[in-house]
Amino acid sequence: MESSFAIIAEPNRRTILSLLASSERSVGEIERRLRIPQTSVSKHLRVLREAGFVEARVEAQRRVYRLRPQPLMEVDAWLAPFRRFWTAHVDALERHLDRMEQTPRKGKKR
Amino acid sequence: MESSFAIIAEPNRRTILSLLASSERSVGEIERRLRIPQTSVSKHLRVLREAGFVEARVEAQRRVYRLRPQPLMEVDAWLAPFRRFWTAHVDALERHLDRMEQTPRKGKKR
DNA sequence: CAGGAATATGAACCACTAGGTATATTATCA
DNA sequence: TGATAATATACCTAGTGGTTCATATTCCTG
Repeated sequence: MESSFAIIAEPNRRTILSLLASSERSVGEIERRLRIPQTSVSKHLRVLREAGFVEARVEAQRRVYRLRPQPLMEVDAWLAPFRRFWTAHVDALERHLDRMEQTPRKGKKR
Repeated sequence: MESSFAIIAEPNRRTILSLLASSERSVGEIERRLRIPQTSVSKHLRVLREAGFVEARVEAQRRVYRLRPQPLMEVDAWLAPFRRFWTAHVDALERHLDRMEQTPRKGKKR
């Protein structure tokens, strides 16, 4: 599980990160939102913590988790070279979709 | 292997995508760069193709692969909300460092 | 048409990891 | 102090995905 990419391959972990993007939350809050067992939440949080995606602050018996920027920044950095590529293609795509729009349905394999 | 995130969790696949970002390539070319067996390359390409990351053009016995933008655009879209977050952090960090800067060690103020 | 190059597919094997269950740890409060 | 709340950890299992080896397919060239 070294890479940041492997970490965010898991859907529940992505949801947790999205939750924390709006504000920090305790384990219990996350559990209620995700509707998965607490032990599962704790395990995902452990993975996220060890990979540097989140950090925890202790508050009585609670642990309040918050986001850390670095790992996602790295993912973003990896994406950078591709952005150049697809902005060039957006025009072509739009033209294509426009054509689909005005041409009734048909099916084909690519 | 539904999600685009799972697809790019694999390091060889990321390398393939990066290769194709600069220009389209045949399977053989990719094989020589990655230095992994041809069957492995073909399988990764299959995964990438079925997930819409790449498409192939047939050229005699060769298949020349090229990038398609959509799946990576979606990944990029998922990242968008987080960017807001970490630029804020960088600012805070910079302000912090600025303060450090103008306050010499041992706490003497101007 | 035979032989070889380029690529794809299939099967067997192995490693890893997410999920579940049970339990441990830590802190609060009555 | 004992009970309870909040969270973490250990262990096991099932499923999945990557690698390797063998083989199939397709196309070119002599």
